[in-house]
Amino acid sequence: MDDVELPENIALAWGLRDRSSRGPKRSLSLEQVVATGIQVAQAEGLPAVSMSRVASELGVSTMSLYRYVPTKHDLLDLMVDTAFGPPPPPRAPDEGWRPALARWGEGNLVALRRQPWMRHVAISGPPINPNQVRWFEYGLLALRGTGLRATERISTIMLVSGYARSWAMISLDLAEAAARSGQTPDEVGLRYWRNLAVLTAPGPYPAIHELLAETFDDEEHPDEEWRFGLERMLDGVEMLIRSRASGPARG
Amino acid sequence: MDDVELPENIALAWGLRDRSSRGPKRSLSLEQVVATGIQVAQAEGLPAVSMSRVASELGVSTMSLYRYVPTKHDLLDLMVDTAFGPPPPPRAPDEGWRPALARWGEGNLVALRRQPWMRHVAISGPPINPNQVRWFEYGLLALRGTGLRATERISTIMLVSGYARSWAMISLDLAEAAARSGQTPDEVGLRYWRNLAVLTAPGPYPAIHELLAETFDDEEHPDEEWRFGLERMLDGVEMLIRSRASGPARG
DNA sequence: CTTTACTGCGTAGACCATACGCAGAAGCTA
DNA sequence: TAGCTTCTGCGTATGGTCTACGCAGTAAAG
Repeated sequence: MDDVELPENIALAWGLRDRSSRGPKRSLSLEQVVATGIQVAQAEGLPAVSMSRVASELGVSTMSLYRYVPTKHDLLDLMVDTAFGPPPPPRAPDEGWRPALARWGEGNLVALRRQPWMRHVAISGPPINPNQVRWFEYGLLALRGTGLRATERISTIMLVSGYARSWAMISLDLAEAAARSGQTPDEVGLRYWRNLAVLTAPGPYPAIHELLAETFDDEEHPDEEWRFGLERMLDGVEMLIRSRASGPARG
Repeated sequence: MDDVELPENIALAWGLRDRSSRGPKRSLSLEQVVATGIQVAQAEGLPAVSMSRVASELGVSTMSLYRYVPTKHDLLDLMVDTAFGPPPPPRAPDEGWRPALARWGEGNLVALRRQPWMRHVAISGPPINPNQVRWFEYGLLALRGTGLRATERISTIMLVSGYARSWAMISLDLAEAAARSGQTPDEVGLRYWRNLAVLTAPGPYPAIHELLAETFDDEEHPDEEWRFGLERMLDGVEMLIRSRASGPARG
């Protein structure tokens, strides 16, 4: 394997660093560093994750960490990759693409919800770290044999994972804002609608006023809205797959 | 209007601060501060936007800015709201919901592309600042009279804007990564696929290998993939709207 | 035993946001 | 006109952040 060609961060993530045996033994492992970072992030949020904080948690000095990780952002990338964990079970042999892809999307959401700090780590590129690649694989697996082209399969997967990510972002942001202000999420929502009503009262906002006039429970079931978007996307994909299946000569 | 009840940041964004005339005249306006922040962000990226940087750009001291803005993040929110600018034209009287919503989604993408730094500012909640509210209004306008319920209209809009945002994120991230490494985006893409091939070679990644084996141009048209996802989502929404129209008694 | 490579880490530099309080300016009131 | 009040800009200071650099010591190779 061409370890040499791979960038440092990728080699690190895949455990492909050629370690010569000379010199003192390391007192830590990369896994320990990453795990400690995750622990701090989970307990006190991403802002609490500083190099000095992680170091002191491990009982070493700040600069020691740079023997394990080239830069802080590489540490964050590694943290995200391990915290995401493995994807949910792949499509079973007799399973259709749709429930498999739905489970995959749901898995994305669950992972982000379980480790809420992850949503604040910017995605640095296409999936290249071990768990990311596994997720990628399972996503593609769901779409195997659907007649979708390569770029279409990729786009579909990105569509679903992007939706999970943005959904996790806004729902978690709202929940945290509520927690910070010591109110229930319902109260925060109510206050929002009231503020919006006050601000839009003088101006020409017919659609918003129409919305506000409509009685709506604003979260009957918490995840019903998530489901709504997911089903819409899957419906759209299904339309395409069906049209391909009925008239494949056209492609 | 109940200015009193509104939080500071919102009152600020809508220009509803009761300014008594006592004391020295201010040497700046909030608009100037925000505009300067945008200027710095546009020219040198979001990390370059520090309070001291914006202040020195305006020829005042760092701490003076805090007379205009309660906290840095409020400044960022205001920057995003004004930089987003007004939405594209709303649905015309004889226009269908679909082209209107497509234009709206495309507008989101265009805005984020024009001011790429905006994607790094975390969304702090539901739309409440002036331009955000205008965008919200126009999005809802597109879905007027489609038979979708209130929560469904909101979910649909969030689906589209979330997609635009995540698409902008990954496409801009890749472009910037390419620019940083002095390569063309194509070269970066090629290198990625090669790395992925190397890393997945030993393991069980059938779907990825299948993908890699398929010849694909990987961006014939740059925005074809964006279009793909958008059309899928709109197809899904259209299915729902059609089903509602044909059997409304069911709802 | 020397050479070599690697370790942890102390120091220091260059940033960052923002709490606090002061001097002076400008309007309102007497 | 005098004084009070309020608001401005800003100097100072606190307590962080990441990380470049270089040194002392360790452990294996020759």
